[in-house]
Amino acid sequence: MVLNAERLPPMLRISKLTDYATVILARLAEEGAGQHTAVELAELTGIGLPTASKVLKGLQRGGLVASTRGARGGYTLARPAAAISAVDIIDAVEGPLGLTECASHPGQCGLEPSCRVGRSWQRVNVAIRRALGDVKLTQLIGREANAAPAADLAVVLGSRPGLRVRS
Amino acid sequence: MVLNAERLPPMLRISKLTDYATVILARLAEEGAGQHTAVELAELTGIGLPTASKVLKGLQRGGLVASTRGARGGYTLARPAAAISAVDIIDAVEGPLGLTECASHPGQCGLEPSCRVGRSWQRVNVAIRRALGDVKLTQLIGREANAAPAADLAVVLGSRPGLRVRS
DNA sequence: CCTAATAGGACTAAAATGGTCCTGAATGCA
DNA sequence: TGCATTCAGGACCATTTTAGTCCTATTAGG
Ligand code: FES
Ligand code: FES
Repeated sequence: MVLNAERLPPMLRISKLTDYATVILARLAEEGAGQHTAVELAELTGIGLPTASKVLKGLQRGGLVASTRGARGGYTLARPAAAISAVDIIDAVEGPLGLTECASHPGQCGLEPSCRVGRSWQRVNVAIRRALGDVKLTQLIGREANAAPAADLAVVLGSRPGLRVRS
Repeated sequence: MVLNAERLPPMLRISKLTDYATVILARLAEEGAGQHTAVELAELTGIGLPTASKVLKGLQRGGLVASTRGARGGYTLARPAAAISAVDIIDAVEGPLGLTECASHPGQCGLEPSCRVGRSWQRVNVAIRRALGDVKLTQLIGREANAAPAADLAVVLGSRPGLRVRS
């Protein structure tokens, strides 16, 4: 599909940084864990300080952690762990990861008329994001075996007009 | 989590090559489309010949297309389009993409005892793969608005012993 | 044999990733 | 006020991946 799309962010990706972020968030989510400095978090998690710091910055831009600067500053969860989802984490750390490459800027791909494949992958991606949005930090950490409904990929894919995906 | 894992394949990834593969498979899946040479497919899809060729090779290694060589050779779908799933395509093109990095070779990550986060991401990944396995080529192409059940991420995540995911 | 076609892999250029570091700005405290 | 602490924001670099090209077998027809 791509062929001549300009530089666009890749699709769904879960990489090391996201991993780190989850570990750090896990620490912050621990009971009674108030404020922690980047240094503390780095030591607690075993992640290198500069890297931990970078991750933390991403998380703060993404609005997942709140920060106080200056002496006695540090980081806290911006919202309760149950209100932080897997997509939130991924988006915060890896940037607003795009959909299919030629789908973001329609009209760029020369094959667009003859092919509906790109659109399909995009739907898949959206479905995955939706499902990932139902996975909360509490679940990633281990507590709370709650079960929220996830999007059904196949259904989303086969969506004819009128067929709705249950939210 | 990673910290000192040796070079392992990344997690779930859907990139350009996969895109190309889908377009090519779509052509091969067209009614009455028997054998096509790499050159034909390249022209039909607008993908560069060398690249198309590379993709085709991957698909053949993955067992998604059957090839005949020599004069009058070419490629065909190895199985009906309805029996080819999205994971099949991804795996074939991008190699057997791994799970979480530190989960593949257990014991490598120093944080393993204190953290169960990695395991969670792994479950997420497995769930996504499962869901992707229910998405068939026919659906990616556009026909067949069939709906097979997809795995429920949140349920998989919260799996305590005894809680089963509906297949 | 000679040609058409795939198989396999070496190789390259470009981009993303992971990681480090520096400079600046806020906050609290003596 | 001055100073130490701690985050914000980037610039920057090394390494790995990716996408893409090309070259050399190998296989099959005619
Ligand atoms: S090739 Fe870009 S839309 Fe299908
Ligand atoms: S850090 Fe490797 S298992 Fe959690």
